[in-house]
Amino acid sequence: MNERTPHKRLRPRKTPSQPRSEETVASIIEAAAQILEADGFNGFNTNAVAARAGVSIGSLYQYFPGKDALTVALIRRETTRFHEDIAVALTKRSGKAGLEHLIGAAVRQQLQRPRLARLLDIAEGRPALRDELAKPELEQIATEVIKRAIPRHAHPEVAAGDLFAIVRGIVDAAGERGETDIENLEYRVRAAVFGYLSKTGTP
Amino acid sequence: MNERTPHKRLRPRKTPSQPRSEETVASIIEAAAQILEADGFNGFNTNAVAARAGVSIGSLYQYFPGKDALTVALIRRETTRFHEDIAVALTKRSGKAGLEHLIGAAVRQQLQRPRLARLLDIAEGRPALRDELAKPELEQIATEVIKRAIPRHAHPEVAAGDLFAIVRGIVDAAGERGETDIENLEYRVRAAVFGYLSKTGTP
Amino acid sequence: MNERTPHKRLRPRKTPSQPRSEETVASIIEAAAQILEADGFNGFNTNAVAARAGVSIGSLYQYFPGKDALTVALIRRETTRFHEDIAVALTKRSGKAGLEHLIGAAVRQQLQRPRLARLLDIAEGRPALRDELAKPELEQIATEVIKRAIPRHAHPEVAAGDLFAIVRGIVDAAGERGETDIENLEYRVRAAVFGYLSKTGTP
Amino acid sequence: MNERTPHKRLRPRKTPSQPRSEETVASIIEAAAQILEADGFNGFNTNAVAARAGVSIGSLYQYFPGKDALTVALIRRETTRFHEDIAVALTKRSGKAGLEHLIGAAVRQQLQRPRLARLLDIAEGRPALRDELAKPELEQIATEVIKRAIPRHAHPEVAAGDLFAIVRGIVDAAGERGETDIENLEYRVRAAVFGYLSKTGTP
DNA sequence: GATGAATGAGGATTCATTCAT
DNA sequence: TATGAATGAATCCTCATTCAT
Repeated sequence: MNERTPHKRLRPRKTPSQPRSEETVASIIEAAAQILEADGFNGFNTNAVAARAGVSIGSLYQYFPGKDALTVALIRRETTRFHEDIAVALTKRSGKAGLEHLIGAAVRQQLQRPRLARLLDIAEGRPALRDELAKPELEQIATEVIKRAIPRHAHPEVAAGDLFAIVRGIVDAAGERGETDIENLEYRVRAAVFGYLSKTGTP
Repeated sequence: MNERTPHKRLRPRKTPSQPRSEETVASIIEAAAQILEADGFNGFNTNAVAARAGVSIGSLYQYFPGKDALTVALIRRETTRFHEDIAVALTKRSGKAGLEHLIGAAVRQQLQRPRLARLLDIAEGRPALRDELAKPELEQIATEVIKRAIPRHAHPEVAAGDLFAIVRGIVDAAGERGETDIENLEYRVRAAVFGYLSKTGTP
Repeated sequence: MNERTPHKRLRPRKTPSQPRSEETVASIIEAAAQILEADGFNGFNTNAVAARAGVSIGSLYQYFPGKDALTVALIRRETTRFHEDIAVALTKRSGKAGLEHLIGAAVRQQLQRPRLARLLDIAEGRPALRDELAKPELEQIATEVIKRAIPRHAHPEVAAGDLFAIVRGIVDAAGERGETDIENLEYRVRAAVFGYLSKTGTP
Repeated sequence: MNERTPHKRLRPRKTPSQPRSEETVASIIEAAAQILEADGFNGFNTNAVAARAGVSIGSLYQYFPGKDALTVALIRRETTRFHEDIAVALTKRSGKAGLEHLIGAAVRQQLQRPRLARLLDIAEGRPALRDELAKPELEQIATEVIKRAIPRHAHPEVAAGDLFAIVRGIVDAAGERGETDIENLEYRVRAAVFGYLSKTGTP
C-alpha cells in the first residue's frame, strides 16, 4: 500500500470487552514490541507477530483492521506510560522541579526500551500514522510546565517541541552507541535543555 | 533477508569509467533521492528509482549490487557535501567562529533537503548499513573544533556526538513541522549547543 | 546465488496438518515432477510449478522455503518408493535372489519415469542439495545384499556404489535413446553387474 | 529461451582465420571450462566467461552466436581429444588390446577433468544441444572395436553404447566421491565391461 | 574488430490480507 | 470467534543479448 493511500480504519476493529480478548490484544501488542526490538522493521510482519503472540493470523485481524493499526496501538501503549509519567510534572510545586521531572520522564521513556523507542519514533513519522497519532496533549503538558518554570518565555510551545527533540536526539544517539550510564546521560540532557532554555527564555 | 544477515556487497559494483556511465550513476542516485523525498521508504523501490532515472532496471544493478548499496551511495553523496562544508570550520581563526561554522554546517546539511536528510538518518541506523558508513572523520573534525573552542572540555568526543544529536533532533523536528525560518531555527540550535557546552565544558 | 553459498533451509517450511494442505503439497510436488519431465530444468520455475499445480505461488512458498526445497522434496518422494522396493531384497532367502531383486528395483526406479529419474540424478549432484540428501541407507541395504550374495567379496561397499552407478549409466543411456524393452534392458544390466561382481568378488 | 525453442545457429559465427582470433576463441572456451569446473552451471554465464577470458562480452558474441554455441564448442573441444585417443584403438593388433585401449581412453576422458566431464555430460543431454552434437563417429569406432574383439557379438552397437554408459556411470560416481586411485578405478571398470561383454557376447 | 553500457524479459520470494471451515 | 490455508500484487535481482561508440 502506497504511503499516501488514504485511510482505512486504524482504530481497533472492536473494543474488546471480554477479559480474554483484552489479554489477546495485549499479547499481540507485546509481541509486536518484541519483534520490533529484536528484528527491526525487517522482521516486523503480521504473520510473525501473530506467531509470537501465540494466536492465529486470523485472530490478529479480528482485533486490528490492518498492520498500521497494530503499529498505532503499540505506539499508543508506549505513549500512555509516558503520558502518565509526564503528567506528574504538573503536580510539582516549583517550576524547576516540574521541568526536571519532565526531562527525567522523557529520558526514561526513551531509555526504557531504547531500540523500541527509536523505531517507534521513526514509525511515528509515517504520514499514514501521523494523523492518527496527534499527541497534542503531550506537548500541551510540556508547554504548561515550561510556562510555570520560565513564566516570561517568549515561545513556550516551540520550546516544548525543541525540548522533546533534544532529549530524543541525545538519548537515541546514546542508545545507538550502547551507552548505559543513565546518570551521566541525564546530566548531559539537562545541560542541553537548561542551556537552551536559559538562552532562549529571555528576549 | 534478516536484518542481521551478513550482507551482500555494499560497495558499488563497478566504477564507471566512461563519462556516459558516470551520468547514469549520478542520475540513479539523484532519482533515489527524489523518490525518497517524495514517497518515503514506501515508494523507494529499485524499479521506481530506475524508472525515474530514465534507465533500465538492469542498468541500476550494473552499478549497484543491491538496493542497500544504492542507499549507501546516496548517503555518501550527502555526507560528502557535509564533510566539505564542515571541514571549513578547521580553517577559522577563533575557536568560537569554528564552532559557529560547525553548527551552521550541520543545520544547513539537515535543512537543505529536510525530508531526505531525515530519512537518510533513519536509514543510516540500519545495522546492515552502519558498518559501511563509519563516519569517524566527521566526528573527529567536530571533536577537534570543540577542543579548539573549549580547550579544557573534559569529554570533547562525547560532546561532538551530542552536538550532532542535538542539531539533528531539533532540525528534524522542525522539518517535520514544516518550519522554514532558518535564522530562527539556527538561533535555537545555537542556544541548545552553546548551553550544553557551557554547562558541560568545565568540570 | 553462488553454488557454494551456505544454504537457506531446505527442509519443508511447515508440515501440513490439515488434509487440505496435504493435498496441496502433493499436487505441488507432482506438478514439479511433470514440468521437469516435460520441459527439463529450463521450464522448471516456481511460477510454472504453482500454475500447473493449480495453486498460487504463495501457497508453494508456504510449504517450501525455496525452489531447492521443492526439488529436494521431489527427490525424496522418488527415493522413498525406491527405498521401499529395494528393502524387499533383504527378505529374499537366497543371496542371489536378493541381488536380482536389487537390480530389478534399481532398473524399475530408473525406468518408471526415465526422464524424471535422469534429471533428478543430475539435480542430486548439485552441492547445495547433496548435503540434504545423504542416502546412506540405500547404499547400506545394497551393501548388505551383496554381502549375502557374495560373502567373500573384498569391498562390498564399493561394489554397492558401483552397482548403482552401472545401473544408472546403462538405464539412463537407454532412456535417452528411447528404449522401451525392459526385459532386454534388464538382461544387459544384469550382465554388467554380475560380470562386475564375479570379476571383483574373489581376490 | 525455452528448451524447445528451435535453433539459431550454434556453429561459430565465423571461422576464425587470423591467429589472434584463434587465440581469443581458445581463451574463451577455456574460460568457459574453468568456470564450469569451479562454479557449476550456476556461475556459467556469458558475462563471467568473457571476464575470465579477459575479453569483452561483445567479443564473445563476435565469435559465438549465443551461449549454447559456446557450450557446444566446449563439448567439441573435449570430445575431440577423446576422439583422437580412442581412434588409436583401431590400430591395435589384437581385438583385446583394442578393447582395453578403448576402455582406458574412456576412463581417461572422464577422469581428466572429472567435474567438467560430468557437467558436459549433463549439458549434452539438453535437446537443444543434442542435435548439434551427434557423436556417431565415437560410437562407430567403439562398435568397430567390439566387432574385432568379439566377432560373434550379437549387438555390437548396443554394446558400444552400454560400454560408454558403464564407464561414465562408474567413473562419474567415483569422481563425485572424490576417488583418486585410477588403477583401482580402471580395474573395476574393466571388470564391469568385460563381464558385460562376456555375458552378452554369445547368444 | 573491439568495447562495455544498456536493455528488459524472466524468475525467485515476501507478506498483508481474505475467507472457508 | 478462532483458525490457518490460500491468495497474488509487489519487489528484488539476474543474465543473455544488442548496439552505439
